[in-house]
Amino acid sequence: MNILEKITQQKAAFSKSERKVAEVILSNPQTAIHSSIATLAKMSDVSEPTVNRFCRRLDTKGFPDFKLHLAQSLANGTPFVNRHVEETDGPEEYTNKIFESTMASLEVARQSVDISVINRAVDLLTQAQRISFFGLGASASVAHDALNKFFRFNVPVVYFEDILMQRMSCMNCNEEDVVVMISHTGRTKSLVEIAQIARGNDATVIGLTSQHSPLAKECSLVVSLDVPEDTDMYMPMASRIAQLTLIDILATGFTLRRGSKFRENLKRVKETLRGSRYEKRPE
Amino acid sequence: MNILEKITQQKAAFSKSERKVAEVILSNPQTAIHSSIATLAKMSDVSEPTVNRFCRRLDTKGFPDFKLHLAQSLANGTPFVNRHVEETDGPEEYTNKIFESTMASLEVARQSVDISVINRAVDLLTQAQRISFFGLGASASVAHDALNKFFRFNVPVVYFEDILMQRMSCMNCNEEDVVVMISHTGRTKSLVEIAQIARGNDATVIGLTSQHSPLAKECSLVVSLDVPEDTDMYMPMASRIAQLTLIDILATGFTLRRGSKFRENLKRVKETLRGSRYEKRPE
DNA sequence: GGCAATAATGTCAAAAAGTTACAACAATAA
DNA sequence: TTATTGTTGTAACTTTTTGACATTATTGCC
Repeated sequence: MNILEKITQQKAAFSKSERKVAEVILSNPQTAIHSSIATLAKMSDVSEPTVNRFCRRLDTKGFPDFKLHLAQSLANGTPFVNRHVEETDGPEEYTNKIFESTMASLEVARQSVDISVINRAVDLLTQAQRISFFGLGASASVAHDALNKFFRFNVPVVYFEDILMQRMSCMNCNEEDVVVMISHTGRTKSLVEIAQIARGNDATVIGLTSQHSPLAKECSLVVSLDVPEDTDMYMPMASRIAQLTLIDILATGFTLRRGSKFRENLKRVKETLRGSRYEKRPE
Repeated sequence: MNILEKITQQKAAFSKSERKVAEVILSNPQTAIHSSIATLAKMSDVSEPTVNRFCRRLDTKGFPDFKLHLAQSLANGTPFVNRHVEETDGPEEYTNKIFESTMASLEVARQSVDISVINRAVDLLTQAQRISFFGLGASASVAHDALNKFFRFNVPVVYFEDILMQRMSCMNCNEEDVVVMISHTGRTKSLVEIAQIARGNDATVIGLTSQHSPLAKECSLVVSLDVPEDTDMYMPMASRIAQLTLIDILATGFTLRRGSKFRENLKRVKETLRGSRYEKRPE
């Protein structure tokens, strides 16, 4: 996490002297990274070991390591401005905040993915006789997008938005089916039920959901993404973008696994699409 | 300037030993920032002062200062690694490449958006009596997502995937309608036709598409996004993520414009959703 | 090819920076 | 009040970095 935000957050928990250090750093982080521990101690009017203890309290290895973290925070443009949109924000502010928080969430998501799980998911998908994508609400559009991607691969692929259709589809599953369930919270009741039905019919259920959720418990494999977003409170934004990126990754893994002959296929699909478009003008 | 790029650029001008240092750093910058000058010297098989001289040659004050610069470069993603997935990439490589290129594209998109156009689009959307979202292929799922978002706002909102339905819907447009057309290339024939029909019926047409495209010419307002992606060749990935981010931005602008009483509404929608979910377990 | 001039690199030691151990002090609870 | 715990500073110590100088390689010229 951004260390400047961390300092702000933990400020209350600091001791008197440590808070002095915090204030000096927050008020002028650029100076801080170019100072030695002695200089910074003098500026904060505390002793050098106090500065060192301050650094360790923030889970860094020591002062030099702290400076590194600080430098990284400062590198990301306006790192420490809070990324939540405020009521008083104008178009410029909210546009930038949304872009920034989306990128930041993707970075968090990237660090949280388990590569071996991705690999396993690609395994399962390549072996499937039929792939189904199900999601509700905001995740429905993610499932929709997945359909669009996998459809090009010439695999039988299915997507329903309607709960009953999803249900019926799962009733007819067998062990050669792979069902991908998409839900950020993993607490959508009807999806959990559908997962149970699918599992009951020996289908493989892959969950794009949060770990330890009710839905995750019903899945054969859980591809989890940590995205710091509370969709109970806010509209899903970053969470579904992370999910889409994951779909891209699975689709990419799929095409790579299928080998080069398979990719010829994709090219044909592309060629066919061309007819529906106006020619690209030379640029 | 990014110090990693700088190293790559100046590599030729370095002496033999300095080049050794450069190579070690480039091949593993993350390790480099956490090493002391002694460790790095040993890894590069040169003496410590050589490493120091190397740092100064890059216009830094010394080794610690160099590490600071390096840390800052690394904080901005890893901009300089090649982002295209190769046939030989394993799961680790393609996962990281896709995350990175998605983030990089968002950054490019951010710099390309015109805030005043965003603001104007929000204007139009807030004044609309009815909003329609249309897209085909990969953009259909973006339109689908937009429906999901705007639906919560208690505005009449419409979305069709079927060309004929889109067409019929546009036939019944009037001057109080806002039609949002989503297409990365802006060269999808049927969308262009539909835009013409909508304009013919005095509806306002907002295009989420690329500038100077055939579709853009038919729009009342074009919200353009520069995303470096050739969807004629590859599957749409970053382009639709940028589009989704734009939808988030428009939706956010919309809620902010509508004022606080309106946001009460959103809260109610959220409350209602709660019933369809399992309780959040205390963490 | 051999010799000088210059640049590159390493050795060693001094200096700077950072860290640890410990003692003094302050706050808090018994 | 006294014991206990937590906070802070002093001083010794360690690590890291840098500077001075010697040595070795490289280049250009005769």
